[in-house]
Amino acid sequence: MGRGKIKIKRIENSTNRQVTFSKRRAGLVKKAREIGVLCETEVGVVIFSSGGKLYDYCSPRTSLSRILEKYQTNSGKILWGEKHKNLSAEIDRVKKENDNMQIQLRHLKGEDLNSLQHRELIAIEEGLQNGQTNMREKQMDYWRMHKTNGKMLEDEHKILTFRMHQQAVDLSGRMRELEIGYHQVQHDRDFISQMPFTFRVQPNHPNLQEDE
Amino acid sequence: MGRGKIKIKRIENSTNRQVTFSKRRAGLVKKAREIGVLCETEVGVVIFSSGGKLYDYCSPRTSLSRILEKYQTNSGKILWGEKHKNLSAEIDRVKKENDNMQIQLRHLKGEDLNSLQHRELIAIEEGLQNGQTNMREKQMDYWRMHKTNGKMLEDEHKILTFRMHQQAVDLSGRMRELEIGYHQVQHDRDFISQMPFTFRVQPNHPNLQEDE
DNA sequence: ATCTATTCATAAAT
DNA sequence: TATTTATGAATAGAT
Repeated sequence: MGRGKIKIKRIENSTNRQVTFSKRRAGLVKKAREIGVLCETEVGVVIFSSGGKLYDYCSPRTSLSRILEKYQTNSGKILWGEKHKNLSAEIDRVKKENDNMQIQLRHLKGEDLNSLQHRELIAIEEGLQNGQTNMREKQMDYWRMHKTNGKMLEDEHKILTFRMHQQAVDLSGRMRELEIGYHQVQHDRDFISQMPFTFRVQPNHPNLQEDE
Repeated sequence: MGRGKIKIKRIENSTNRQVTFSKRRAGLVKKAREIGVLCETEVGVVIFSSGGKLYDYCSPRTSLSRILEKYQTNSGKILWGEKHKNLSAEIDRVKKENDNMQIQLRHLKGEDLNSLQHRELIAIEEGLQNGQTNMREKQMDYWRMHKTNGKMLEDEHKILTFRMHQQAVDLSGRMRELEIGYHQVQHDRDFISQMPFTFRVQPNHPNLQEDE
């Protein structure tokens, strides 16, 4: 259509190309509008000129966003692929991290212990023990500070004495309980590693080692 | 074009409408392809038939995703605003949760304690104490089970004795340290609540209460 | 931008 | 649904 037939291939003459672009772009949009009206369809058209300029059309009473959302739903293609996928992946990753920490926290609080292997229990108790060691040190700092400031509580000695008494009772209680099994002997060499951390020797000084 | 001129308005006859849709859809896509080739442009077309069926075209060597991404960048319109925003928000939320838990964990492990108030320290130590209480109970269960199974370790008694000895040494060490400040007296009634949990009486039995 | 010769698209018929 | 055909529409090249 026009003064002569043309081949459908890139128009080399830049001016002609520009002119043809304008004409055909108008034609394309007109056709899009027509099919939309005649056949009650939603139509969206996006054109980028070689210069990078954007032209678009979409049938009235809707929007490109809506059309494209519908496109995604219908085609199953994921348009916002990379960006969207990355976000989703990160959410999954962070949520997993979250869950793990939640579990760790619950374990440290002494909850949900039933699902654990004995070795895992031991590891967690070691963690608790370390935490408490650090904590006591910190508390000691505070305590010493208060002492240095001349702020010593009147009841302290009584309380401490009572506390120590309780610990002693606690220990001897355990002792009794464990002595019950004292006479039983077995030679599983792996057994010591399964012993609860609670009952294993902890050197107060780094150089004091357990016998080997 | 055609056997007669038509008005651009909805075609009422359903069959005619369907036929026209097919023809014009093909025409539209052909035009889109042509302008793409002739003028070196990227073109994307999306059509939804009234029946909800999807048809689309986009120039070769690219994809609708890419075109639409470019569309978004160029037009400044945010096509997938809501979805994207929601995802980002959720990421932020979950990450915050994550950070909080991380901090809690570090505190329970006895790290980063310097930034804490004394009261917070005490709360954390109570948590540790509770965790350890639960843990010991659990360990005891295992231990009793092993005993019941007749699996008692030969070295157990020696080790326990040593462990208790160590605890005793530990306690008397603290005792000595604290006795230094024994003679100092002050009457701040709030002070007892600031005392490290470590040194406060913990009833072994729920009915055994601290003096009030 | 406008014109116009020509090709193209397609409505209606088959 | 596919093909045909008469006709209106689109547009290439000229102005």
